[in-house]
Amino acid sequence: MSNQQVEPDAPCCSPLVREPLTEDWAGDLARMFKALGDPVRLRLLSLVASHEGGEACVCDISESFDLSQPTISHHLKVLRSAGLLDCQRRGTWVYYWVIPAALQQLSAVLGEPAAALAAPSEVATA
Amino acid sequence: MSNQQVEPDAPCCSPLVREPLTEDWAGDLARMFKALGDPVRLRLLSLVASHEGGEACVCDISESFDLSQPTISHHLKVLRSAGLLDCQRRGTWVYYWVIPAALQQLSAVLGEPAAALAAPSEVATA
DNA sequence: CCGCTGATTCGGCAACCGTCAATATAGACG
DNA sequence: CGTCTATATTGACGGTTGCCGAATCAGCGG
Repeated sequence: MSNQQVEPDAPCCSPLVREPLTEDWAGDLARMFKALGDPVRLRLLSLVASHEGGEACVCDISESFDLSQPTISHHLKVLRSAGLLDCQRRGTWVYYWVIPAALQQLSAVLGEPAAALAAPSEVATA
Repeated sequence: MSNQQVEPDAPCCSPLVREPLTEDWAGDLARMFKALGDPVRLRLLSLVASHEGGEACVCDISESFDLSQPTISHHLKVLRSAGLLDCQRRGTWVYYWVIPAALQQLSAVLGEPAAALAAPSEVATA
């Protein structure tokens, strides 16, 4: 808790600890957080994100779960609808990757203290 | 900043983009994200966090919503059960405040890419 | 063309969630 | 004590979610 009085450099990601969220924005953010509010989806996202090359096909990651393949597909769709993932079909397989800006936005909303502490100067522009 | 109570063997904020989350940790995080996955709770948290003094009593923030008082109370309980809020009774009123370490932990899990990009030296990896 | 494999969509079911009205508890004040 | 205010708990109801099996779609190769 040292020097947090950094000037409001980014209205786009004003952290929720500084001022109340507007209803619209809260709804927007909640949709993303809700997508993360499931252990399967969280692991799914992590598996995709940490996969070599930053992307993974369904057949690869679905082996890590004890769930039916339609269920995995459903969760991927939820993550994609929330704007956290994107995908592309290449031949027989469909590859998924994370959208870094989305995670970063959520992180910024939550983590002004940490973000300001670690990187007060600049944030990677999305 | 006090240390965060994460798993002892885990690197303090191993981001989900670097390696797959363990099932246990994913479940833990998912419970917190799920609590944030509702616009009312998100605004509630933001209102409490941004309130003067970092704490607020229910009667104060409940005016911002068009919901019944039991519903507000329920949402506050969810946030508290998730470890995002804590509360204390003072006389007739109950005051709530956020637990910064919790928000910071979530932020760190999501946002390492940005932090690492901006300040790689801070992670002590050299 | 047909079959094969990978992935999504559909239909249904049990469990969960958000909401409210009613009720209960905790403290303040007479 | 009784009552009043502030907050929490309970019970119920409709909507949503997570899961699966079955059906369907999209490419690949014979």
